[in-house]
Amino acid sequence: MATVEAILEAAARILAEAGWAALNTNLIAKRAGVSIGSVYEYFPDKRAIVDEILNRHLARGEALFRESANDLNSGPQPVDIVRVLVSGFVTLHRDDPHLHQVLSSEVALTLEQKMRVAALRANTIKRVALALADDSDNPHITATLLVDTADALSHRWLVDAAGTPASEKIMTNELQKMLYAYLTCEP
Amino acid sequence: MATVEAILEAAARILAEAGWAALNTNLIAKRAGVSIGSVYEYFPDKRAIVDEILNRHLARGEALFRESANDLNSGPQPVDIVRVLVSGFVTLHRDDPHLHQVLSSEVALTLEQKMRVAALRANTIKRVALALADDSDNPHITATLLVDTADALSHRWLVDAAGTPASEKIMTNELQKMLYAYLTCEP
Amino acid sequence: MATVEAILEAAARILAEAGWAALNTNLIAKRAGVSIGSVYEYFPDKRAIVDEILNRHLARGEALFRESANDLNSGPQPVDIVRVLVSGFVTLHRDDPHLHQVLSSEVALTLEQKMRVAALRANTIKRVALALADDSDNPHITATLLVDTADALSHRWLVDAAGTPASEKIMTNELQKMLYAYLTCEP
Amino acid sequence: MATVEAILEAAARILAEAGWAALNTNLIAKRAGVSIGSVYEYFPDKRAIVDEILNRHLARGEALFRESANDLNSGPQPVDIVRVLVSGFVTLHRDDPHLHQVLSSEVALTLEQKMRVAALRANTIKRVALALADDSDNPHITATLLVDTADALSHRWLVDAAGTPASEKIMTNELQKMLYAYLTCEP
DNA sequence: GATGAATGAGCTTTCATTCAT
DNA sequence: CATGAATGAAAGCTCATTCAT
Repeated sequence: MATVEAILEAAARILAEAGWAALNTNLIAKRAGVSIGSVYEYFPDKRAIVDEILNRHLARGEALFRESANDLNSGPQPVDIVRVLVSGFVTLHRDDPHLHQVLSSEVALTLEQKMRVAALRANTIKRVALALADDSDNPHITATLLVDTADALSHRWLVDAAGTPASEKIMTNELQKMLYAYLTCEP
Repeated sequence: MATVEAILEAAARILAEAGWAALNTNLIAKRAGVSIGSVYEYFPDKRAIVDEILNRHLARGEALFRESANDLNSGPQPVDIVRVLVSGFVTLHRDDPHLHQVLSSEVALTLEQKMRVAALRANTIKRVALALADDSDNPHITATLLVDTADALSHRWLVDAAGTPASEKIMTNELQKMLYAYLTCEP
Repeated sequence: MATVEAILEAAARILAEAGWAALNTNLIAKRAGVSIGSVYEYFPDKRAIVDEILNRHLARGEALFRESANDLNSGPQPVDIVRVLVSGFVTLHRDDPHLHQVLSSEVALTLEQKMRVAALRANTIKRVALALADDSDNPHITATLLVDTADALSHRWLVDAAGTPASEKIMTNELQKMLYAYLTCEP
Repeated sequence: MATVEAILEAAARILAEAGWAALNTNLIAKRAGVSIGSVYEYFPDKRAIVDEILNRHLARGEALFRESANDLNSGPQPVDIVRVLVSGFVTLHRDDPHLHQVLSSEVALTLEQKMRVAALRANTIKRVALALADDSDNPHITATLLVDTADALSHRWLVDAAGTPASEKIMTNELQKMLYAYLTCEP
């Protein structure tokens, strides 16, 4: 519904532009162009608005996971695994980075949300471990490194906007090189 | 002074145990065993208390950086660089992980704090790049990968307490293997 | 009309089950199975709904009064007066005691309603005083005692559900004994 | 403390003058001459203010009960019992009748408060039954009638300010006559 | 310095009521 | 007539901060 979307969009914009401390229900209503009463018609309390924003981001990650999982079906080579993984996280973290910077650094997750995040990570690791079966002595540990690194570094460069010394293209290429080296080089 | 330490300790414990939302000045005073008036005797406002906690963590990181920098003086081998880097971040992130989990995921940094964090990261990267001079075509980019990865993964495993599939020892060893492979393997 | 009755019934049930604090127009509409707009089609405001419920209770009391008045026509004996009085109030207070408990202890009456209650009481007292003419030196005062006592005690036992030490039958019989003693005993 | 008393006094005056619907915390603070913050320094919420007012009234009733109980010690005659009972309730109901009219007709009691009221009534009935031992076949039932009637009628005349046909003195005297007749007359 | 009662701006939330459809 | 999304005044409550003692 238009009102719900306006409220979510207003809340997301306030979060992205001014952070969690600036988020209050009266301001959300004003920016959404609706009355405060309408906010509470659709959301039981302030937290529920942020929850819905978080849920949508999580749902996007879950959808992306399902799509990428298909790309790892027919006996993928290490180079494929790395490419799919990095491009998946880059796509995820390209979405509204200002907003997600605030969500990840200022908003305390509920236990349920933490568990959903953990489940998504665990599923991703499990799927990658399966694809790795022939390339690693301990696929689960190897997959954990690959997934956590691809997630954390793409987050840092795209979301935290930590000063990257080169273009996004070069950085992600370098990231792939590192993960590929890890998978393929004999120590 | 004892009062200042008591206030900082109380605030840190509240943050670690109950999060940013539960932190308020009256509670800090009560837990510190001082009056609310005394809190404002030593800190101009609530934010200054958190700032001091953050500053101390940053100062610890800066000191750790200076110590580790010495270990990279006499033409270190890749294996030394990786070891020093990983052990440095592990040491940093082992300190009061509950508190720093909250600081990194719930407390919005001021611009000045963001700049100080960025400066510490930049200095670390610069120092590693220097040590890498002979091992990389583009020492700065390579160092960025090494530093960001060592930081992010040790943070994730020690601070975020994200489910690790193996002991901290095994995980950090694996991390070193990945960074070492990145440094030494021909593609 | 069915809608009006549904609204009144819903409001009465909410009052009886959850009290005045839980009564709100949106809930009334939902429980009545009509839209909030329809509630305002038939009642100018929330108070009018409660007023109608109160009015019906008062009308019932007034009707009961008229019926009982007939029973006191042909020179009634004290025993008849007492019996008619007590049985009248018991009948009145047996009606939906939960609802009337709330109405009498949580709902502020308007001035008009207070006056109507006072008028009903005054009429009842006047009628009883008339019937008492031969049995009392000051029929008006005596009637006031009889009426107020019969009303208050039956209310307390049936409506307030104050712990009664015996069955309703025994208690009301005892009440009649007290009123009869008052009317007939020489001090 | 002065602040607490000012808050209770302000709340009591608002209740007595304007009723429950007009009672709000900002008005209480204003009438008490303190800030809204001070109200919440001493009372956890609005309800607690009213609770304290109710508790004080109940405590007054309990104290009055203890005093009156002494007057019923040495084998009292029916006339003494009736006098003590009526004068006790009259004293209780003379205290701030406007306030207590609102408390009894507009404020929903909590379960705990209802139980405390019930306990006071039960104790009073028990004490009167004891004093009646020789004057009644069923002292408990007789005492219930006496206590409930003395309470209800004095409440009605003094608190509800229901139009009384004669002076308070005459009415209470008449009430004593009724109770005495009930105790002493053979049917 | 130390104290803690007092302050009040500002936030969340409720719910009686309206009115375009 | 019926609907129900939308309204917004008004209330409860929090907590960073002050200042007289």
